[in-house]
Amino acid sequence: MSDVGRLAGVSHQTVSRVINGNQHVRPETRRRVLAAMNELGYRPNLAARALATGRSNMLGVVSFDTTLYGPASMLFGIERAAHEAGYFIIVASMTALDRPSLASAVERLRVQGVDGILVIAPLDVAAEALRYAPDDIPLVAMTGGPHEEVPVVEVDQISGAVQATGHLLDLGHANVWHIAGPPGFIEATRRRQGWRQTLESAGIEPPAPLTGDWSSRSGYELGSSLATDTGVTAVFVANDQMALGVLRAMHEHRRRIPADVSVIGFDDIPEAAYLLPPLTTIRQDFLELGNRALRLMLQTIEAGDGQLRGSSVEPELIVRASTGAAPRRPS
Amino acid sequence: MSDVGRLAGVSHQTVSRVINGNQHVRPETRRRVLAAMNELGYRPNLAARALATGRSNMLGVVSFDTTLYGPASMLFGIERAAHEAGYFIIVASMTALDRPSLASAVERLRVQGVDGILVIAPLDVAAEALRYAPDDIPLVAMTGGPHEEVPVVEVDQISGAVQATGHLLDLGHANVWHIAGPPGFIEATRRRQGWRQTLESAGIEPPAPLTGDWSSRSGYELGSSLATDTGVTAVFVANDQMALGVLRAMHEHRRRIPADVSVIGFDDIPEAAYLLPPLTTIRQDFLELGNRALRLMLQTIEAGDGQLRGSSVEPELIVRASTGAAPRRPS
DNA sequence: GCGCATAGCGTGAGCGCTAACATACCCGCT
DNA sequence: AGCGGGTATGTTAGCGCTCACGCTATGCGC
Repeated sequence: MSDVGRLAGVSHQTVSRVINGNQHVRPETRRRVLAAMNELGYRPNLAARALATGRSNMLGVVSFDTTLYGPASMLFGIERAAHEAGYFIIVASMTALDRPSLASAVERLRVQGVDGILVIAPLDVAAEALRYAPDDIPLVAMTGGPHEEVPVVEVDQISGAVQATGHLLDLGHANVWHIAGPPGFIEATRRRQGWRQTLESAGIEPPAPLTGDWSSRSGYELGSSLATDTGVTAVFVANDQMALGVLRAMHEHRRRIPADVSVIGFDDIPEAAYLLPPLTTIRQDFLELGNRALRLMLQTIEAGDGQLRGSSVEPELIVRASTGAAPRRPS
Repeated sequence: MSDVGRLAGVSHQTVSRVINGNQHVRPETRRRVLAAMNELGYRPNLAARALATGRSNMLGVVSFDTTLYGPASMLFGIERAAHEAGYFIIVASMTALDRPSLASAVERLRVQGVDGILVIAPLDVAAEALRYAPDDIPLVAMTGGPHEEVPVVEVDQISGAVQATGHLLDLGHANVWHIAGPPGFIEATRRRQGWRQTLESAGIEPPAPLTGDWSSRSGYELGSSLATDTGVTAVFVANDQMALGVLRAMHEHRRRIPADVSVIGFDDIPEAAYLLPPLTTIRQDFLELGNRALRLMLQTIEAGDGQLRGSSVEPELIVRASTGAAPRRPS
């Protein structure tokens, strides 16, 4: 930096001013400094700046499996928004789905000196762990239920499940079966809740839900057991991957979709519209979620506004060909 | 740090030695320092260390769309491996698919002080841009064709395409159509090459390939046009998403799979086994790819071994139900 | 003419750490 | 006893930057 200053005939401090867009620099001087920087191929050292200012312009994201469509999309949304705002994203993935793992990921990020941490870990334990989170660093959770300690940005899962179940009921189905996500996942729980409460308020006794693990494979296996029961005419599956497995299972058991049984998924993965048949599902706008989370984070950091509440994004019912009117009762 | 030293009754330097695992510290002293660190809740400042050592223990990853299965998996593989090795990953995504965008992503990472950069950008322009890459920072490309400047870790695309096309030929198909990936993508080009050369060396004149954009939607559209031609009995689709669209298109045109037409994809996405019918495809081990890239990077950094060659991972043919014997010629 | 503000720049200290050297001490050897 | 050579520790000087000042020149009002 002082080399640049020397070449431009100014002090290193003036160079710093130019870099940071300080107003009190003559245009002519600025020009000279810029030229010198260019000539010398000068690149500021952000580590030094971080040391001097105590701020790193880095944001941490802790997540579990970024191979999944949802997390991957959120991460992507965050990264894009961060980039625009001049921040860098550093990822720390959890090695296991438990609390120590979350704590260690957060700790690693703090050591790195991030200015804030976004948590993509839709787990009960994660939400729980966040209660005891350090309060000297801004935290934003993507999903995790509203609680006092940490602002949360999320898609309204209950609403989505209510829409899905209601859609099936509107179609004339007498009951709606449910293939839920694995225990421990907040979203799985919420969707199950939404499904249950919709049935109950319609005066219907909900059948016992089945529990999958989000994978197509588990959807296929669980779907196979549902397919053998001809009483089943409508299934609300907690995500699209599992729904896809259900589609195959039904097909193999000669249960036509949607003539014999209606299937609805959740997420609206890009492939959903091209499955056989095209899958009716609940769309979650993950990118928007990432965006909002980042904006919330930035407000917290820059405005220092500690008391920001999270926000909730409405999911949207996308009707395609996998749901239809209930078959007439073989009375 | 000196606070810790004071509490433990040593100098800050000894604390530093303890942190860095220096051998020349008495066990008793080490114990006291550790206790002091614990009591004070001391957290080292990595920015300061980076400033002092000139190394940041951060690796940059530049990628395009991490929403896609392939890139997401590679990123995940890299992150996991990096974590184990004690490195952090910082992502910079390209805003567009061109050279300036790549250059700016690389530049941003360098400013951040990363120790090395991994490039997940399977584009011609990216590969091209890498030729003029800065040589004062280790670079590893994930796919991009072997060239002298930058070590490359990749899946052998040609081999995959040859396996796919050969599989179809072995099944007795007289010809194999191809739905290729978009122009500019190295992998699209390679797969097209492998397909073409397999046909040619079998003495078959390759039909004009169609060009999609990797999406299910484009697969569906292109598949529809192929479906109307009853001469088409075998299609090699450049990725699974598009193949899935083709499956739907064929179904809608009452072309049975695999009785009337065989379809093979590429990637082996987790859903592939649960499509209708289960998709025959070429598996790419993205996680392994990420792993290898990271190990290569670490060797380059730590051994300072500038002359490391990249490596190539063999893809694997996964035969499922979407391919079968050619229908008898309606002669 | 003076005081006073402000623009435009420079100086010095210090962020928290490590590298290199300096020092104190203990051991075994001649 | 004296000396070399290791081991355990302290001291000092930066790494490249920003922050809090301080200084000078200029403009303006009275």
